[in-house]
Amino acid sequence: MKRTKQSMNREELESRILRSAEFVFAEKGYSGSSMEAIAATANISKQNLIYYFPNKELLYQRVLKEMLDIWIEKLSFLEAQGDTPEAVIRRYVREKMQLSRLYPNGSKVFAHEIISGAPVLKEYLISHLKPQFDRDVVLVKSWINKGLIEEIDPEHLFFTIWAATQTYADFSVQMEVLLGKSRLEEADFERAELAVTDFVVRALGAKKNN
Amino acid sequence: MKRTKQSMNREELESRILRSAEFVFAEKGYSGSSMEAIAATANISKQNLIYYFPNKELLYQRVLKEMLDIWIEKLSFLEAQGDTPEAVIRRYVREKMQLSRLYPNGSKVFAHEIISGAPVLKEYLISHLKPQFDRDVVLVKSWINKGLIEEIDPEHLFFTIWAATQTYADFSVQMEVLLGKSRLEEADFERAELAVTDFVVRALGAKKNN
DNA sequence: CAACAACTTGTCTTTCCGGTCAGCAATAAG
DNA sequence: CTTATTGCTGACCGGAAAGACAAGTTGTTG
Repeated sequence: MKRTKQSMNREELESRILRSAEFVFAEKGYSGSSMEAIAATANISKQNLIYYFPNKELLYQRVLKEMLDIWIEKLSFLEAQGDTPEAVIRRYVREKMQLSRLYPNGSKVFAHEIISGAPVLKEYLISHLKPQFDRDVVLVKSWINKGLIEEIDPEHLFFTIWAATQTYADFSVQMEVLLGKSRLEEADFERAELAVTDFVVRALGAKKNN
Repeated sequence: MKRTKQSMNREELESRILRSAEFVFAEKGYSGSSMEAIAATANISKQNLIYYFPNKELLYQRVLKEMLDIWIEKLSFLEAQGDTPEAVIRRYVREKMQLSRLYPNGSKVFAHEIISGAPVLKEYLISHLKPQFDRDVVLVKSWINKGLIEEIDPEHLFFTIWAATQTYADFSVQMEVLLGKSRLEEADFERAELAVTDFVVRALGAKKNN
Protein backbone atom coordinates (compact mmCIF):
# COMPACT_ATOMS: atom_id res chain seq x y z
CA MET A 1 0.00 0.00 0.00
CA LYS A 2 1.84 3.06 -1.26
CA ARG A 3 1.22 6.29 0.54
CA THR A 4 1.62 8.74 -2.28
CA LYS A 5 0.42 12.29 -2.08
CA GLN A 6 -2.56 11.31 -4.19
CA SER A 7 -3.67 8.36 -2.15
CA MET A 8 -3.47 10.43 1.00
CA ASN A 9 -5.55 13.12 -0.56
CA ARG A 10 -7.96 10.49 -1.68
CA GLU A 11 -8.43 9.13 1.78
CA GLU A 12 -8.78 12.53 3.29
CA LEU A 13 -11.28 13.59 0.67
CA GLU A 14 -13.27 10.40 0.96
CA SER A 15 -13.70 10.83 4.66
CA ARG A 16 -14.57 14.48 4.19
CA ILE A 17 -17.27 13.39 1.76
CA LEU A 18 -18.57 10.80 4.18
CA ARG A 19 -18.78 13.35 6.97
CA SER A 20 -20.60 15.74 4.68
CA ALA A 21 -22.98 13.07 3.50
CA GLU A 22 -23.68 12.06 7.08
CA PHE A 23 -24.51 15.63 7.90
CA VAL A 24 -26.82 16.15 4.97
CA PHE A 25 -28.54 12.76 5.26
CA ALA A 26 -29.13 13.39 8.95
CA GLU A 27 -30.92 16.62 8.26
CA LYS A 28 -32.80 15.82 5.07
CA GLY A 29 -33.21 12.07 5.00
CA TYR A 30 -32.22 9.96 2.04
CA SER A 31 -34.62 11.33 -0.56
CA GLY A 32 -34.29 14.91 0.57
CA SER A 33 -30.54 14.91 0.16
CA SER A 34 -29.19 15.76 -3.26
CA MET A 35 -25.76 14.81 -4.46
CA GLU A 36 -25.39 18.47 -5.32
CA ALA A 37 -25.97 19.47 -1.68
CA ILE A 38 -23.57 16.86 -0.36
CA ALA A 39 -20.94 17.98 -2.84
CA ALA A 40 -21.41 21.60 -1.85
CA THR A 41 -21.03 20.71 1.82
CA ALA A 42 -17.80 18.94 1.03
CA ASN A 43 -16.66 21.83 -1.16
CA ILE A 44 -16.32 19.83 -4.33
CA SER A 45 -18.26 19.62 -7.56
CA LYS A 46 -21.13 17.20 -7.98
CA GLN A 47 -19.30 15.40 -10.76
CA ASN A 48 -16.31 14.94 -8.56
CA LEU A 49 -18.46 13.51 -5.81
CA ILE A 50 -19.86 11.03 -8.30
CA TYR A 51 -16.33 10.11 -9.24
CA TYR A 52 -15.67 9.00 -5.67
CA PHE A 53 -19.10 7.52 -4.98
CA PRO A 54 -20.69 6.50 -8.26
CA ASN A 55 -24.19 6.72 -6.89
CA LYS A 56 -26.23 8.01 -4.03
CA GLU A 57 -27.43 4.66 -2.74
CA LEU A 58 -23.87 3.47 -2.33
CA LEU A 59 -22.85 6.58 -0.49
CA TYR A 60 -25.80 6.15 1.84
CA GLN A 61 -24.89 2.56 2.55
CA ARG A 62 -21.32 3.53 3.33
CA VAL A 63 -22.46 6.13 5.81
CA LEU A 64 -24.74 3.66 7.55
CA LYS A 65 -22.18 0.91 7.56
CA GLU A 66 -19.52 3.16 9.06
CA MET A 67 -21.84 4.05 11.92
CA LEU A 68 -22.89 0.48 12.58
CA ASP A 69 -19.37 -0.84 12.58
CA ILE A 70 -18.49 1.64 15.28
CA TRP A 71 -21.50 0.62 17.31
CA ILE A 72 -20.97 -3.09 17.02
CA GLU A 73 -17.34 -2.66 17.92
CA LYS A 74 -17.94 -0.55 20.99
CA LEU A 75 -21.03 -2.22 22.29
CA SER A 76 -20.49 -5.70 23.42
CA PHE A 77 -21.76 -6.65 26.79
CA LEU A 78 -19.86 -9.86 26.90
CA GLU A 79 -16.29 -8.64 26.93
CA ALA A 80 -16.55 -7.75 30.55
CA GLN A 81 -17.80 -10.93 32.10
CA GLY A 82 -15.69 -10.65 35.19
CA ASP A 83 -17.18 -7.36 36.32
CA THR A 84 -20.19 -6.81 38.47
CA PRO A 85 -23.48 -6.16 36.69
CA GLU A 86 -23.45 -2.60 37.90
CA ALA A 87 -20.01 -1.98 36.44
CA VAL A 88 -20.95 -3.57 33.13
CA ILE A 89 -24.16 -1.55 32.89
CA ARG A 90 -22.46 1.69 33.79
CA ARG A 91 -19.81 1.19 31.19
CA TYR A 92 -22.37 0.20 28.59
CA VAL A 93 -24.54 3.24 29.15
CA ARG A 94 -21.53 5.52 29.18
CA GLU A 95 -20.24 4.09 25.90
CA LYS A 96 -23.60 4.41 24.24
CA MET A 97 -23.93 7.95 25.46
CA GLN A 98 -20.55 8.92 24.13
CA LEU A 99 -21.52 7.59 20.75
CA SER A 100 -24.54 9.86 20.78
CA ARG A 101 -22.29 12.74 21.63
CA LEU A 102 -19.53 11.96 19.15
CA TYR A 103 -21.58 10.80 16.20
CA PRO A 104 -24.92 12.59 16.38
CA ASN A 105 -25.28 12.70 12.62
CA GLY A 106 -24.57 9.06 12.06
CA SER A 107 -27.07 8.28 14.76
CA LYS A 108 -29.69 10.39 13.06
CA VAL A 109 -29.14 8.74 9.72
CA PHE A 110 -29.54 5.40 11.42
CA ALA A 111 -32.73 6.56 13.11
CA HIS A 112 -34.22 7.76 9.83
CA GLU A 113 -33.41 4.41 8.33
CA ILE A 114 -34.99 2.33 11.09
CA ILE A 115 -38.08 4.49 11.31
CA SER A 116 -38.52 4.08 7.57
CA GLY A 117 -38.64 0.34 8.03
CA ALA A 118 -34.92 -0.39 7.60
CA PRO A 119 -35.15 -1.12 3.87
CA VAL A 120 -31.38 -1.12 3.58
CA LEU A 121 -30.32 -2.35 7.00
CA LYS A 122 -32.78 -5.10 7.77
CA GLU A 123 -30.55 -7.92 6.63
CA TYR A 124 -27.61 -6.50 8.50
CA LEU A 125 -29.65 -6.25 11.69
CA ILE A 126 -30.68 -9.86 11.41
CA SER A 127 -27.22 -11.15 10.66
CA HIS A 128 -25.12 -8.97 12.96
CA LEU A 129 -27.19 -7.31 15.65
CA LYS A 130 -29.56 -10.11 16.60
CA PRO A 131 -26.87 -12.65 17.54
CA GLN A 132 -25.18 -10.16 19.81
CA PHE A 133 -28.52 -9.17 21.27
CA ASP A 134 -29.41 -12.77 22.00
CA ARG A 135 -26.11 -13.34 23.77
CA ASP A 136 -26.50 -10.22 25.84
CA VAL A 137 -30.02 -11.20 26.84
CA VAL A 138 -28.73 -14.55 28.03
CA LEU A 139 -26.13 -12.82 30.15
CA VAL A 140 -28.68 -10.59 31.79
CA LYS A 141 -30.89 -13.58 32.47
CA SER A 142 -28.01 -15.31 34.18
CA TRP A 143 -27.58 -12.26 36.40
CA ILE A 144 -31.20 -12.55 37.38
CA ASN A 145 -30.91 -16.25 38.06
CA LYS A 146 -27.92 -15.63 40.29
CA GLY A 147 -29.90 -13.00 42.12
CA LEU A 148 -27.46 -10.26 41.22
CA ILE A 149 -30.16 -7.95 39.92
CA GLU A 150 -33.91 -7.58 40.23
CA GLU A 151 -36.19 -9.64 38.03
CA ILE A 152 -36.46 -7.49 34.99
CA ASP A 153 -37.43 -8.02 31.38
CA PRO A 154 -34.05 -8.31 29.63
CA GLU A 155 -35.19 -7.53 26.11
CA HIS A 156 -37.04 -4.44 27.16
CA LEU A 157 -34.15 -3.41 29.35
CA PHE A 158 -32.02 -3.09 26.26
CA PHE A 159 -34.73 -1.31 24.32
CA THR A 160 -35.01 1.23 27.09
CA ILE A 161 -31.28 1.78 27.40
CA TRP A 162 -30.90 2.24 23.66
CA ALA A 163 -33.83 4.61 23.47
CA ALA A 164 -32.75 6.64 26.47
CA THR A 165 -29.22 7.14 25.18
CA GLN A 166 -29.95 7.48 21.48
CA THR A 167 -32.49 10.18 22.15
CA TYR A 168 -29.67 12.57 23.06
CA ALA A 169 -28.49 12.43 19.48
CA ASP A 170 -31.75 12.08 17.59
CA PHE A 171 -34.01 14.41 19.55
CA SER A 172 -31.39 16.95 20.52
CA VAL A 173 -33.37 19.74 18.92
CA GLN A 174 -36.37 19.06 21.10
CA MET A 175 -34.18 19.10 24.18
CA GLU A 176 -32.52 22.31 23.15
CA VAL A 177 -35.92 23.91 22.90
CA LEU A 178 -37.09 22.56 26.23
CA LEU A 179 -33.88 23.42 28.05
CA GLY A 180 -33.81 26.83 26.39
CA LYS A 181 -30.37 26.38 24.86
CA SER A 182 -29.10 26.85 21.35
CA ARG A 183 -27.23 23.59 21.58
CA LEU A 184 -26.47 20.79 24.01
CA GLU A 185 -23.15 21.27 25.74
CA GLU A 186 -20.63 19.01 27.32
CA ALA A 187 -22.22 19.63 30.70
CA ASP A 188 -25.65 18.56 29.46
CA PHE A 189 -24.27 15.29 28.23
CA GLU A 190 -22.56 14.71 31.54
CA ARG A 191 -25.75 15.35 33.47
CA ALA A 192 -27.62 13.15 31.03
CA GLU A 193 -25.13 10.34 31.38
CA LEU A 194 -25.35 10.53 35.13
CA ALA A 195 -29.12 10.65 35.12
CA VAL A 196 -29.57 7.76 32.72
CA THR A 197 -26.94 5.60 34.38
CA ASP A 198 -28.37 6.11 37.84
CA PHE A 199 -31.80 5.56 36.48
CA VAL A 200 -30.92 2.20 35.00
CA VAL A 201 -28.76 1.04 37.87
CA ARG A 202 -31.42 1.92 40.38
CA ALA A 203 -34.10 0.23 38.33
CA LEU A 204 -32.03 -2.93 38.24
CA GLY A 205 -31.40 -2.82 41.93
CA ALA A 206 -27.91 -4.11 41.17
CA LYS A 207 -26.14 -5.47 44.17
CA LYS A 208 -22.61 -4.37 44.82
CA ASN A 209 -21.29 -7.83 45.69
CA ASN A 210 -20.20 -9.98 42.82
CA MET B 1 -73.50 23.38 9.38
CA LYS B 2 -75.46 21.27 6.93
CA ARG B 3 -74.75 17.58 6.89
CA THR B 4 -75.36 16.86 3.26
CA LYS B 5 -74.25 13.69 1.57
CA GLN B 6 -71.40 15.65 0.02
CA SER B 7 -70.07 17.17 3.21
CA MET B 8 -70.08 13.80 4.91
CA ASN B 9 -68.17 12.27 2.06
CA ARG B 10 -65.79 15.15 2.23
CA GLU B 11 -65.01 14.58 5.87
CA GLU B 12 -64.60 10.88 5.43
CA LEU B 13 -62.34 11.34 2.44
CA GLU B 14 -60.28 14.00 4.17
CA SER B 15 -59.54 11.75 7.07
CA ARG B 16 -58.76 8.87 4.74
CA ILE B 17 -56.27 11.12 2.99
CA LEU B 18 -54.73 12.15 6.28
CA ARG B 19 -54.29 8.55 7.35
CA SER B 20 -52.72 7.71 4.02
CA ALA B 21 -50.42 10.69 4.17
CA GLU B 22 -49.40 9.74 7.70
CA PHE B 23 -48.57 6.28 6.51
CA VAL B 24 -46.51 7.39 3.55
CA PHE B 25 -44.72 10.21 5.38
CA ALA B 26 -43.85 7.79 8.17
CA GLU B 27 -42.20 5.41 5.78
CA LYS B 28 -40.55 7.79 3.33
CA GLY B 29 -40.07 11.06 5.13
CA TYR B 30 -41.27 14.35 3.73
CA SER B 31 -39.13 14.55 0.62
CA GLY B 32 -39.40 10.89 -0.18
CA SER B 33 -43.19 11.00 -0.21
CA SER B 34 -44.80 11.98 -3.48
CA MET B 35 -48.31 13.33 -3.76
CA GLU B 36 -48.82 10.60 -6.31
CA ALA B 37 -47.96 7.91 -3.75
CA ILE B 38 -50.20 9.41 -1.11
CA ALA B 39 -53.05 9.64 -3.57
CA ALA B 40 -52.57 6.05 -4.63
CA THR B 41 -52.60 4.92 -1.00
CA ALA B 42 -55.89 6.76 -0.51
CA ASN B 43 -57.23 5.32 -3.77
CA ILE B 44 -57.81 8.65 -5.45
CA SER B 45 -56.15 10.55 -8.25
CA LYS B 46 -53.30 12.95 -7.62
CA GLN B 47 -55.35 15.88 -8.87
CA ASN B 48 -58.14 15.00 -6.54
CA LEU B 49 -55.73 14.89 -3.63
CA ILE B 50 -54.52 18.33 -4.61
CA TYR B 51 -58.12 19.46 -4.72
CA TYR B 52 -58.44 18.61 -1.02
CA PHE B 53 -54.97 19.66 0.07
CA PRO B 54 -53.63 22.26 -2.32
CA ASN B 55 -50.02 21.50 -1.57
CA LYS B 56 -47.75 18.98 0.05
CA GLU B 57 -46.38 21.23 2.77
CA LEU B 58 -49.87 21.94 4.03
CA LEU B 59 -50.79 18.29 4.08
CA TYR B 60 -47.64 17.55 6.05
CA GLN B 61 -48.42 20.24 8.57
CA ARG B 62 -51.93 18.91 9.04
CA VAL B 63 -50.61 15.43 9.73
CA LEU B 64 -48.14 16.75 12.28
CA LYS B 65 -50.64 19.01 13.92
CA GLU B 66 -53.19 16.24 14.29
CA MET B 67 -50.64 14.11 16.08
CA LEU B 68 -49.48 16.87 18.37
CA ASP B 69 -52.96 17.88 19.36
CA ILE B 70 -53.60 14.34 20.50
CA TRP B 71 -50.39 14.29 22.48
CA ILE B 72 -50.87 17.61 24.17
CA GLU B 73 -54.41 16.65 25.04
CA LYS B 74 -53.55 13.31 26.55
CA LEU B 75 -50.32 14.17 28.23
CA SER B 76 -50.66 16.58 31.04
CA PHE B 77 -49.04 15.71 34.28
CA LEU B 78 -50.84 18.37 36.17
CA GLU B 79 -54.42 17.22 35.88
CA ALA B 80 -53.90 14.61 38.51
CA GLN B 81 -52.42 16.59 41.34
CA GLY B 82 -54.26 14.72 44.04
CA ASP B 83 -52.71 11.37 43.23
CA THR B 84 -49.52 9.91 44.50
CA PRO B 85 -46.42 10.33 42.36
CA GLU B 86 -46.42 6.66 41.60
CA ALA B 87 -49.99 6.77 40.33
CA VAL B 88 -49.32 9.84 38.21
CA ILE B 89 -46.21 8.33 36.70
CA ARG B 90 -47.87 5.03 35.98
CA ARG B 91 -50.76 6.71 34.25
CA TYR B 92 -48.42 8.95 32.28
CA VAL B 93 -46.29 6.10 31.02
CA ARG B 94 -49.34 4.05 30.16
CA GLU B 95 -50.91 6.91 28.20
CA LYS B 96 -47.72 7.56 26.29
CA MET B 97 -47.36 3.90 25.53
CA GLN B 98 -50.88 3.65 24.20
CA LEU B 99 -50.20 6.54 21.90
CA SER B 100 -47.23 4.65 20.49
CA ARG B 101 -49.46 1.68 19.96
CA LEU B 102 -52.42 3.53 18.49
CA TYR B 103 -50.63 6.10 16.35
CA PRO B 104 -47.34 4.57 15.30
CA ASN B 105 -47.32 6.39 11.98
CA GLY B 106 -47.98 9.81 13.42
CA SER B 107 -45.25 9.16 15.91
CA LYS B 108 -42.85 8.27 13.14
CA VAL B 109 -43.66 11.38 11.18
CA PHE B 110 -43.01 13.41 14.29
CA ALA B 111 -39.72 11.62 14.85
CA HIS B 112 -38.56 12.31 11.29
CA GLU B 113 -39.44 15.93 11.78
CA ILE B 114 -37.54 16.35 15.05
CA ILE B 115 -34.50 14.45 13.85
CA SER B 116 -34.39 16.71 10.83
CA GLY B 117 -34.15 19.72 13.11
CA ALA B 118 -37.86 20.46 13.47
CA PRO B 119 -37.99 22.99 10.61
CA VAL B 120 -41.76 23.05 10.73
CA LEU B 121 -42.45 22.33 14.38
CA LYS B 122 -39.85 24.38 16.19
CA GLU B 123 -42.13 27.32 16.88
CA TYR B 124 -44.88 25.05 18.05
CA LEU B 125 -42.55 23.28 20.45
CA ILE B 126 -41.48 26.58 21.94
CA SER B 127 -44.97 27.97 22.30
CA HIS B 128 -46.89 24.86 23.34
CA LEU B 129 -44.63 22.12 24.59
CA LYS B 130 -42.12 24.10 26.61
CA PRO B 131 -44.64 25.75 28.96
CA GLN B 132 -46.18 22.40 29.79
CA PHE B 133 -42.74 20.89 30.22
CA ASP B 134 -41.70 23.63 32.61
CA ARG B 135 -44.79 23.13 34.72
CA ASP B 136 -44.30 19.40 34.85
CA VAL B 137 -40.69 19.83 35.89
CA VAL B 138 -41.77 22.08 38.73
CA LEU B 139 -44.22 19.46 39.89
CA VAL B 140 -41.57 16.75 39.94
CA LYS B 141 -39.23 19.04 41.84
CA SER B 142 -41.90 19.58 44.45
CA TRP B 143 -42.20 15.84 44.83
CA ILE B 144 -38.50 15.66 45.48
CA ASN B 145 -38.63 18.48 47.99
CA LYS B 146 -41.41 16.75 49.85
CA GLY B 147 -39.36 13.58 49.90
CA LEU B 148 -41.94 11.65 47.95
CA ILE B 149 -39.42 10.39 45.42
CA GLU B 150 -35.67 10.02 45.14
CA GLU B 151 -33.55 12.93 44.06
CA ILE B 152 -33.62 12.62 40.32
CA ASP B 153 -32.97 14.96 37.46
CA PRO B 154 -36.49 16.03 36.43
CA GLU B 155 -35.69 17.19 32.92
CA HIS B 156 -33.83 14.04 32.06
CA LEU B 157 -36.52 11.95 33.68
CA PHE B 158 -38.95 13.22 31.07
CA PHE B 159 -36.47 12.75 28.24
CA THR B 160 -36.01 9.16 29.31
CA ILE B 161 -39.71 8.43 29.63
CA TRP B 162 -40.44 9.92 26.25
CA ALA B 163 -37.61 8.06 24.60
CA ALA B 164 -38.45 4.75 26.23
CA THR B 165 -42.10 4.90 25.20
CA GLN B 166 -41.73 6.49 21.79
CA THR B 167 -39.21 3.90 20.75
CA TYR B 168 -41.98 1.30 20.59
CA ALA B 169 -43.48 3.21 17.71
CA ASP B 170 -40.41 4.55 15.97
CA PHE B 171 -38.03 1.63 16.24
CA SER B 172 -40.62 -1.13 16.04
CA VAL B 173 -38.87 -2.66 13.06
CA GLN B 174 -35.66 -3.11 15.00
CA MET B 175 -37.56 -4.76 17.82
CA GLU B 176 -39.39 -7.05 15.45
CA VAL B 177 -36.07 -8.20 14.11
CA LEU B 178 -34.56 -8.72 17.54
CA LEU B 179 -37.59 -10.47 18.94
CA GLY B 180 -37.91 -12.57 15.80
CA LYS B 181 -41.47 -11.49 15.04
CA SER B 182 -43.07 -10.15 11.92
CA ARG B 183 -44.84 -7.52 13.96
CA LEU B 184 -45.28 -6.37 17.53
CA GLU B 185 -48.44 -7.74 19.08
CA GLU B 186 -50.74 -6.65 21.83
CA ALA B 187 -48.86 -8.87 24.24
CA ASP B 188 -45.55 -7.21 23.41
CA PHE B 189 -46.94 -3.82 24.15
CA GLU B 190 -48.32 -5.04 27.44
CA ARG B 191 -44.97 -6.48 28.46
CA ALA B 192 -43.29 -3.30 27.33
CA GLU B 193 -45.66 -1.14 29.28
CA LEU B 194 -45.12 -3.19 32.37
CA ALA B 195 -41.35 -3.18 31.96
CA VAL B 196 -41.06 0.53 31.33
CA THR B 197 -43.46 1.48 34.09
CA ASP B 198 -41.65 -0.67 36.60
CA PHE B 199 -38.31 0.74 35.51
CA VAL B 200 -39.41 4.25 36.04
CA VAL B 201 -41.25 3.66 39.28
CA ARG B 202 -38.36 1.71 40.72
CA ALA B 203 -35.85 4.29 39.61
CA LEU B 204 -37.85 7.00 41.30
CA GLY B 205 -38.18 4.98 44.44
CA ALA B 206 -41.68 6.41 44.74
CA LYS B 207 -43.18 6.02 48.15
CA LYS B 208 -46.69 4.71 48.40
CA ASN B 209 -47.84 7.19 51.07
CA ASN B 210 -49.15 10.46 49.83
C1' DC C 1 10.14 14.16 -20.88
C1' DA C 2 6.90 10.91 -22.51
C1' DA C 3 3.22 8.04 -21.47
C1' DC C 4 0.02 6.68 -18.42
C1' DA C 5 -3.03 6.93 -14.53
C1' DA C 6 -5.67 9.65 -11.37
C1' DC C 7 -8.47 13.42 -10.79
C1' DT C 8 -11.74 17.31 -12.04
C1' DT C 9 -15.17 19.81 -14.57
C1' DG C 10 -18.88 21.42 -18.17
C1' DT C 11 -22.55 19.84 -20.92
C1' DC C 12 -26.37 17.04 -21.78
C1' DT C 13 -30.17 13.65 -21.25
C1' DT C 14 -33.75 11.54 -18.85
C1' DT C 15 -36.84 10.90 -15.29
C1' DC C 16 -39.69 12.32 -11.71
C1' DC C 17 -42.62 15.30 -9.29
C1' DG C 18 -45.27 19.34 -7.58
C1' DG C 19 -48.54 22.13 -9.22
C1' DT C 20 -51.71 24.58 -12.96
C1' DC C 21 -55.65 24.81 -15.89
C1' DA C 22 -59.53 24.01 -18.56
C1' DG C 23 -63.24 21.36 -18.75
C1' DC C 24 -66.43 17.44 -17.44
C1' DA C 25 -69.68 15.13 -13.98
C1' DA C 26 -72.55 14.98 -10.05
C1' DT C 27 -75.20 17.08 -6.74
C1' DA C 28 -77.84 20.83 -4.50
C1' DA C 29 -80.78 24.87 -4.70
C1' DG C 30 -84.29 27.71 -6.72
C1' DC D 1 -86.21 21.88 -15.31
C1' DT D 2 -82.47 25.20 -14.82
C1' DT D 3 -78.74 27.11 -12.80
C1' DA D 4 -74.98 27.25 -9.50
C1' DT D 5 -71.91 24.91 -6.67
C1' DT D 6 -69.00 21.26 -5.60
C1' DG D 7 -66.24 17.41 -6.80
C1' DC D 8 -63.17 15.24 -10.01
C1' DT D 9 -60.05 14.30 -14.22
C1' DG D 10 -56.68 14.51 -18.27
C1' DA D 11 -53.31 17.07 -20.45
C1' DC D 12 -49.68 19.78 -19.62
C1' DC D 13 -45.59 22.73 -17.68
C1' DG D 14 -41.33 23.96 -15.31
C1' DG D 15 -37.89 22.82 -12.30
C1' DA D 16 -34.91 19.72 -9.84
C1' DA D 17 -31.93 16.10 -9.58
C1' DA D 18 -29.38 11.61 -10.83
C1' DG D 19 -26.27 10.12 -13.69
C1' DA D 20 -23.69 9.60 -18.50
C1' DC D 21 -20.13 11.29 -21.31
C1' DA D 22 -16.30 13.50 -23.09
C1' DA D 23 -12.85 16.56 -22.58
C1' DG D 24 -9.31 18.71 -19.98
C1' DT D 25 -5.86 18.92 -15.98
C1' DT D 26 -2.72 17.31 -12.63
C1' DG D 27 0.31 13.98 -10.69
C1' DT D 28 3.24 9.61 -11.14
C1' DT D 29 6.42 6.58 -13.06
C1' DG D 30 9.60 4.55 -16.34
